[in-house]
Amino acid sequence: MSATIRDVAKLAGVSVASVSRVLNSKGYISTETKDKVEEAIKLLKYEPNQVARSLTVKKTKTIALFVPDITNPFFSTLAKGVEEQANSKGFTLILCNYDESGGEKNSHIDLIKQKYVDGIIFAAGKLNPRDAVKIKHSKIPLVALDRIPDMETECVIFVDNYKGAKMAVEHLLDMGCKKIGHIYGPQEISTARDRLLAYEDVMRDSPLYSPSLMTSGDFTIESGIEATKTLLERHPDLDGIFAGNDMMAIGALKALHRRGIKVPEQIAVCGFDGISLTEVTNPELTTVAQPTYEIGKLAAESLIKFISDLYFNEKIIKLDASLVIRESTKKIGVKL
Amino acid sequence: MSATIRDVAKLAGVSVASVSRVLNSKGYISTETKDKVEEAIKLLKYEPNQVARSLTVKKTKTIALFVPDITNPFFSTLAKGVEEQANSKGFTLILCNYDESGGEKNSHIDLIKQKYVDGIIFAAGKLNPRDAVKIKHSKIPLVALDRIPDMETECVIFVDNYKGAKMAVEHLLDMGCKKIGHIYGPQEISTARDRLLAYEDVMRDSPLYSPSLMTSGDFTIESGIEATKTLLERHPDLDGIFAGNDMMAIGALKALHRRGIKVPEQIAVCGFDGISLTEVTNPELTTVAQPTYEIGKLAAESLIKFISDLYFNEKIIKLDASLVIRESTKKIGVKL
DNA sequence: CTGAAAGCGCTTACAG
DNA sequence: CTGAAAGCGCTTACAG
Repeated sequence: MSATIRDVAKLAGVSVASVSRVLNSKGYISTETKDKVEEAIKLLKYEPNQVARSLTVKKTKTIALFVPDITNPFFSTLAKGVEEQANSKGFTLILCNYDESGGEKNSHIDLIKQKYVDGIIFAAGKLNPRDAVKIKHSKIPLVALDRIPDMETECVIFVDNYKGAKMAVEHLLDMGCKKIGHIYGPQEISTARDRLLAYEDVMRDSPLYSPSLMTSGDFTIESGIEATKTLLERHPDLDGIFAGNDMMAIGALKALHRRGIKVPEQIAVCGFDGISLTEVTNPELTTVAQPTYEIGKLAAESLIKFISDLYFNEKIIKLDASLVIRESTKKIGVKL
Repeated sequence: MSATIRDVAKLAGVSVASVSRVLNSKGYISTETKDKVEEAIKLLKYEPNQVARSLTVKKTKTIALFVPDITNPFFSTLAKGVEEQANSKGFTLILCNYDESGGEKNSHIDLIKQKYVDGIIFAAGKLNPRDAVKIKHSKIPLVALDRIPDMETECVIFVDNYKGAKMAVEHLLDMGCKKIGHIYGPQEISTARDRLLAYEDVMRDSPLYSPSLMTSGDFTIESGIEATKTLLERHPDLDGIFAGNDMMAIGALKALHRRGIKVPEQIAVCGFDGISLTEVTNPELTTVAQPTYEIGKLAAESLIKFISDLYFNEKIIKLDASLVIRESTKKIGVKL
């Protein structure tokens, strides 16, 4: 079919070793034979076969990204950052929608191990123990977004969720909210835990505080709607909601609107993540914004650096989230 | 490092050929040696090396998905469908964010060809001519979402965009709209063309029709906002907007809200795609819904069928879109 | 600076 | 039903 390295060697009148040398610009080579080889390559439109190459070098120029739900804008934005960075370095991206619920699935880890994937970016939050063992055993380099328990990683990229959440809750208090509910995400996920923790730490000493002000969601819009209903039943006098992510905050907005409750006049709402949708809701949503696209780029960059160059060891990269104040928390009569 | 097929053969006391036979359940094998091999596999925790296998069979159990923007919920939903179906068949998914604008990039096609990717699902709308030639030359099986000009595909999955758009515009007329604007997507993309065409065909004979009722967007929220502003400047008496997709319709909602224009009372708005966000906007958005997740599954299923079994040839699969009527078009006093 | 040869870990005719 | 051997298309010591 297409030309192989032998064809090139034959046409150029050199050995395959020499062709390989110019292909990889590695080892000594005279400019003369280099020229001959390059011409032959052009003539034959030769393209090296990555699979053959991979078999001997055990690298594939491929990385895998694990997300819990590509449908959540936070993760699709992240994926875009990862993909574009990877592509610019000549890498290819395998997308793994790592959703541990139901369905007869093949283990992504198994599929990936057998394919010599060079590295993994893990952004799925929770990792089941069986897969954790497999990854550890496989020695595949891993960059994690937020810490993974019991897991050694080459690098973790880390946004201070505690600090971000604290800013959010304090902001709600500043705006005059007295009774603030929290919709928290799955507690196996460290970011969800940190956000909850910050909420509790800020609110604990507040006069109207009660544990029943916290209720669970699963980071989807739908769960935000349900959680908000629950919160309203428990506390008809609620005047603020801090949602564990933007999708649930959007759900809260929806639920409140359905009941005719005005945001922010009656209840102020704040999200977390900073997905672009928060700019188009009505009212626009106050949120703790993460530099999501940049995180994706950075994760890919770090992983690729590590893969190509073992000297790299920036173990922990910490980024800041920032509070973006919009209509959904601007209570009338309160001055900032 | 990990066990190879030779290790298994040695331990089982058979040849590698026999091991290969049980691995692939192909060719004759006695139950006796089969048992021995299987035990050896278990003992050694042997996992076949896909890369080595790929080198000889020229297949990798990998497919690639091309989307123009993974950040658009339509495409992330599609991607989820593709990924889950692929995974369930033991395939792995390469994500290609095929955005032809700027940046120094590597050609996704080149990267993929060299890796023996088994097939492509093309959902990026437009394909640049150079890449089209490469794909054609590479003979990689291709499933397209909507037709690609000058391209032979194994299968095209096709939603009747013309019909869907026609339903949308007629619905707006039924609701009493007289002056309906259209925000159209990039005209290199066939779906955007079909939707525009339907709009024109329905509106052309309408008394208030004018070509200036059509204005362009690029399928993003931001462009929907801008286009709506343009439309309002040209036609202050506008009473309906049909947007070429949901993201632009969400932008329209936003722009109208900013100007204090009531939807649907003053202007009715209808989108296209049926992304889940249309259920949570305020007002909820009327849209022409495509079975997006299912399209993804179907595309992956068809491609994999084709890859594994050359008899498959369902060239064209046509699906229907359905009008989902919600608040954004329910003008007061109009009965359905 | 260059080439012959072994090897990466499989599959696949071909004999038997 | 089974095994020896060639081959997939590269890279990499090793000699020279």
